Order: sequence, then structure tokens, then C-alpha cells
Amino acid sequence: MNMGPMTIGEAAKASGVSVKMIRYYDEVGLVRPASRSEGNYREYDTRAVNELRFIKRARALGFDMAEIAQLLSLWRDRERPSREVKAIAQRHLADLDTRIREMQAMADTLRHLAHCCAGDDRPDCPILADLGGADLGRADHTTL
Amino acid sequence: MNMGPMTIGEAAKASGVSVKMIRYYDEVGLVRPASRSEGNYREYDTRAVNELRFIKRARALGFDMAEIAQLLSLWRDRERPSREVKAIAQRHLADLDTRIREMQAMADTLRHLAHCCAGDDRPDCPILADLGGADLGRADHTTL
DNA sequence: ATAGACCCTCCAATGATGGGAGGGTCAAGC
DNA sequence: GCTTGACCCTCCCATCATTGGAGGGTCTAT
Repeated sequence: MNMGPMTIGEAAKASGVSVKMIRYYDEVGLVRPASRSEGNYREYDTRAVNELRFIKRARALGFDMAEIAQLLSLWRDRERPSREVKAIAQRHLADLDTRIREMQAMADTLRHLAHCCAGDDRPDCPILADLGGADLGRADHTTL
Repeated sequence: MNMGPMTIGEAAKASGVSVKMIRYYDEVGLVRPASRSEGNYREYDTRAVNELRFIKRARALGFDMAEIAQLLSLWRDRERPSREVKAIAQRHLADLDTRIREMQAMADTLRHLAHCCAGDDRPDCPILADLGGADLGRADHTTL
């Protein structure tokens, strides 16, 4: 296997990150190519490809670019205190949990409304009634 | 209470939707003002304000604008079959459930990793190890 | 030399929302 | 009547990560 510099397309295949996104990460300074060729092509080495994979995995865990920038710089720093990594992870985790709870509240309400809806030819519909601000039997399931 | 046409600011207060968003809903054709004043001010009646509230509630349940456009047109149609409303709600519900499951998988993985991280001065960190593609003890918690 | 696959940069759009600039309208008080 | 301040108008821009395309240059194999 050729371990020399890769083109952006090769780095994309090796990392699973799209060519477009690799260019974007370069542009925002997250992962810069090791060098440029004579013809101005980006050249990536295995280290850069590992960083791209790192980003891909971090994105899959829901981290945003700002968090990934921090994680990446900690990853590059062999002296990092794991405390800092854990803090970022826990902050993100709390964020995830909040969003999950919000979406679950939506889903629960919606499930209840859909369950109460006949879903036939008739126009009467508790879903629309709720959205329209029905005053009947509220205060329980509608509280988000 | 004055039931005549309201200005956009009054409609915003009455509906809980921001002035900016009311203008946006007008622009995209979701809720158009009942009329325009001499001075080109948008004028909203109670019906429009009810529709704004409808949108607000639907947004709180996570519906996107395309879904809301459909729900709104069903709401306006007294002949609608509740089946159609229910179908939209159930599609959205399935979507929500999928997203919730995805986020829960992220959160579970992250919780596990954070739990395994000492979070002290030392650089060793299972979180970074996982992001970096560690080959040790995978295949269980890392499967998204 | 030419075809085809690849690469480059720049621009635009996504969805819902907020922010602001620059300017017009209206009502109250003088 | 005129000023002031609150309100309104229409544009434009930014967000966040990602994708798409246009227009054009580079490389490789035939």
C-alpha cells in the first residue's frame, strides 16, 4: 500500500469523509492538508486522514464543529488532562439529554393525540383541535 | 377589547409569534395578513391570529413548515377527513422516534465513554481513544 | 493530442430564526 | 403645525453543516 501523500479523493475514501467536507475542514482550519502539490492539489498524509476519521466519529456522536475543534486540539496534545475531554463530553451529553427529553415530550403528546384521532372520513380531529387551542380536557397531555 | 384589525405587533403579542416570524409566514404564504392599511401596514384579524397560534403550537410539536402548511390547509377545510391529519401526525411521530433513538444511541455511547474516563490530570482518555478509532474492546458500545 | 477522471475556487441553497440598516407612518403632546 | 418616539416597512446578512453546480485547470493513459 502506498503511504505517500494522498489526493483529496483518496483521503475521502480512506476516511469516509466527503471531498466537499474535507475542503470545508481545510477552509475553517480544522484539518489542513499536509501540503500542496505543484498543480495546487491538496496532499493528505495518514495523520490527516486519522484526524478526518476522528471528526467523522465525533460528528456521529453529535458534537458540533466548535466542540470538535477543542477535542481535536486535545487529541493532538499528548499532555492534555483527561479532565478537559471529559468536561466537553459531559456538557455535550447534558445537551443531548435535554434535546432528547424535549423530543420525547413532543412524541408523547403526539402519540396521545394520534391515538385519540379516529383517522377516518369524518372531519372531527383531536389533533387539529389541540393545535387550534382547544379548551377541552387540557392541562394534562398538552403541557410541553 | 378592540376586535378590529391589528398591527403586526399586536398580532405578535396576541399570538406569541415574533414580528419577524409573522413577516416570514406572510412571505412564504403560510399566513397572509387580512389586508394592508393605507400606510402599507399589515393588518391581522382574529382568524389570522388563531392561525399564528396554530403554527406556534405545531412548531412546539416539532412539525416543519411543509407539514404545517398541510395541517393548516386541513384545519381550514371543514370537510377534511381526519385520516389525512392522522397520517401527517404519524409520519412525523415516526420521524421523531427515529431521531430520538439516534440521539439516545449517541448519548448512551457518550455516557459509557465519559464514565470510563478518569477526568483527572492524566492524558489517558477512553473518549479520545474511541474517537481516534481505538481497536480495543470495541464492537459493543461503539456500534451506533 | 485528446479523452476522461480528477482537482481547483467561487457561489448558492438548505430551514427557521434573529439582527440590523435605512427609511416611512402614526399618535401624542407642545 | 411640528417634533418625538414607537411602530412599521423592505432589504440584506448570519447562523450550522452539508450538498450542488459552474467554470476552469491538472494529470494520466491511450
